[in-house]
Formats: sequence, structure tokens, C-alpha cells
Amino acid sequence: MSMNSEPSVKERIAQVATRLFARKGYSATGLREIVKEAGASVAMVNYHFGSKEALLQSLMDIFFTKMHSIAVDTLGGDGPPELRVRRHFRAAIAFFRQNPELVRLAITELPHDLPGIVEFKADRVMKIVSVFANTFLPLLPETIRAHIRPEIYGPAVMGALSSHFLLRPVLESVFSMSFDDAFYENFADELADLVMYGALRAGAVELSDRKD
Amino acid sequence: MSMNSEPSVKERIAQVATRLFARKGYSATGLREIVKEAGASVAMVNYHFGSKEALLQSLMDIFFTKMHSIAVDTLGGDGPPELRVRRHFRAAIAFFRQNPELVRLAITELPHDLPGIVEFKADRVMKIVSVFANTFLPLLPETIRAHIRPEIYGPAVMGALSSHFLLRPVLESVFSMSFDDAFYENFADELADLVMYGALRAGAVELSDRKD
DNA sequence: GTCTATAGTCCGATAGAC
DNA sequence: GTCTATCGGACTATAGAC
Repeated sequence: MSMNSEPSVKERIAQVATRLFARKGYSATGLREIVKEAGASVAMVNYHFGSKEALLQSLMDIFFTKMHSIAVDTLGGDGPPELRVRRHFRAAIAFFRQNPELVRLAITELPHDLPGIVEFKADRVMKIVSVFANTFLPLLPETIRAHIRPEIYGPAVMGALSSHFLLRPVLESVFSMSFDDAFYENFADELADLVMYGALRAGAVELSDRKD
Repeated sequence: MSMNSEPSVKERIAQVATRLFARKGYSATGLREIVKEAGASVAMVNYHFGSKEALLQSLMDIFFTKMHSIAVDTLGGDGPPELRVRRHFRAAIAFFRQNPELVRLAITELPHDLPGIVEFKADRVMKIVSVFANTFLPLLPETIRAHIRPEIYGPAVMGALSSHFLLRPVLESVFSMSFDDAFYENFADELADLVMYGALRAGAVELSDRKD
């Protein structure tokens, strides 16, 4: 946990593993490659983390712990619902920007052959959903809350927020751009506008053929 | 490609590989495991597909070819923009429902150590984005089109559409439900409403603190 | 805490028989 | 087209020295 001095062997392993797991995938990354880059030996992984799988879980833990505290701080606290959503999106995107590889690793890896990992993720996601359900949903007027189905909106919003970071190598190629500070300037607010008001915005009813 | 008779060895390998790649990941799945379930031998993979990587790419090709034809059929064709979006969401969700493992495989796998796969995906995504940009975007009135940034909306909408299928094992656990026909009855339209009108819907302006 | 060496397993690819 | 047998290498985990 040292913030200033040189990173410990354990910290170096965690950093390198995050990058390689995100880029190549958990299974495709060998311990040899991790410890070679981290300047350590294979035995250090099992000494400090217990196993390769436990190393993965400890990295995922960093992500989900941070996401939980972001949810508590932004969906809870003061302010009207829209302000909270905007605050949440800004905080999440800021975190994702600083840790794009952790995001990819924690969201993408869902291996059925490691049931402990799947259970771990389900447990952590459930805790975050609870924060949303308990501190945010009750604030909404009944007319709006009635059509918010968390089992649909939850993954949809999470997908909208995270997919940029999951697909970034492809997106850079598709749109022939590198994502710099200017791009991210209003990124969170654009996504918040999309989720809250939709692509057509409130004034676009003339396009509508909706029934309800 | 035989639709009615018994599947060929090549088809059986493709089916089993799709399931295992989606569940365990490409790297974690060995050719031996695939061919054992498919009732074939390792040599058959290299005979019919060329290599393990080529097998993965040929499976991804099925997904992206179908997504491209869905885009052409639904975003193109007749009707006002909203109808096209709704049509597109319904077709995509119907396809995802029938092939959840293909979706997970094609979207999730993005291994930096297989640059050919990354390039292949970028090429296919670009073609689909082109369909959207050429057949759909020009239909929108300028007031709406002005704030549609494809490099932001594209991945966001794709993430909203697909994340349910990518995370389904976790979601079943988190929400203590199995996703049956009743759940999917209005799934595509709910997502279309979310993307077009937002979670707050048009009438909810009283909640707003937005600036623009 | 950190290392080296190694055990035991599995990997993808291919040669060659049929 | 399909198989078996095999090659060379990589894998995770751990024993044991320091």
C-alpha cells in the first residue's frame, strides 16, 4: 500500500498482472511472463497471493471495492436524482480513465471453469446494485420509478459506461482517432444525457411512433 | 452448411468451440477438449480451419456477418428513424437470444497477442458503423444529428444492447431470476425506449438541472 | 521473502498411415 | 477426411536452499 516509495514485489506483480490480464486475457498470460516483467520469480506469486486465480481475484477486488465506494459517495449524499447520476457518471469515468486495464480485466473475465471468480463477481455486483436500489431508486417519483427495471437498466447502463474502455483498441482503429483529454472533456456528461434523456432528447417527439 | 441432416465434423467442431470459447475463454480452451466433445480428432481442427486462431476468427465471422446484414436490413429499408431503431433492436436481440454464446465470444475476445483477431474485428465493426452512418444518420433532422457522436453513441448503444448477454450468469445470480420468454417479451423495446428517450422520459423535465 | 530447480500436466501443430 | 502418435515447448505449483 506504499504510495510514495518504490513499489514492493507484491505491488509490482499486481501492476504487471493487471496490464497483461487485460491485454491478453487471464488464461493466455503465464506467471513466467508476469514475474519476468515485474523482476521477481514465479514462487513470489504463490507466496504473496496464494495462486494465479487468487491473484486475479485480488485485482478484481480493487475494481469492485472502488466501484462500490463510488456508488455510495455519488448515488448517496445530497442533491436531486439527476445531479447524483451525473456525479456518478463523472466519478466512474474518471476512475475508468485512470485504470482502463483494471476495468477490462474486472468486467470481461468471467470464466466458467473458475466458479470461484464468477461467484465473487456476482457477490460484488449485488452489493453495488443494493446501493443503487436503497439510496437512489426511492428518490425517484413513482411515475419514473415505475418503468425503471434494475435487471434491465443496470446492465444496460453499465454496458454504456464501460464499453468504450473494453473496446478501445478497436474503436481507435474504427474511428481513426486517439482518445485524448479533449475527447474525454464531456464524455461522462454526454453519456449521462444519453441515459437520462435519450438520443432524441425531450424535444424530438415529432419523430415518434411509440405507442405508450 | 447443411441445415437438416446430421452436422458434419466441421459443424460439430464449430458448435462445441463456440460454447467452450464463450464459457471458458479462447485461451483456456484446448483443442483436445473441443474435439473430444465434438467426437473428432485434433488434426480435424487444423484440416478444416487451419489453426486454432483461424477457428476463432471463423466463428467471429459468423457473428459480424449476421450483425452487418441486420444493420443493412433494419437501419436501411423503409420507415421513419424511430421505427428503424426499434426494428434494429428487435432483430439484434432476437439474434443475441438465439446465439448468446456467439455474442459473448465475438465481443469479449480481444487478445492483444493475436493482432490478426483485433484487426479482423476492427474491420468488421467499421463496416457496420458505415451502414449506420450512411443509411441512418442522414435521416435525422439536424437538431438531433448535431449531438449524435458515433464514436460515443456507437459503443454506448452496443454496450447497452449486449451487456445483458455478456453478464448473464452474474445477472441470474444477482437478481435471483432465470431469463425466460416473459422477460424477453419487451426487452428490445425497453432498451430502445431507454436509448431514444432516456430513463427519465420526455415528461420528467422537472427533475432536471441540466445546463444546455 | 526470495530464489532455483523440477515435477507433472497440458498445449498446438504436424507427420504419416489409411 | 479422418485418425494416431509424437514433437517441442509452456504451463502452474511446490519443494527446498538461503
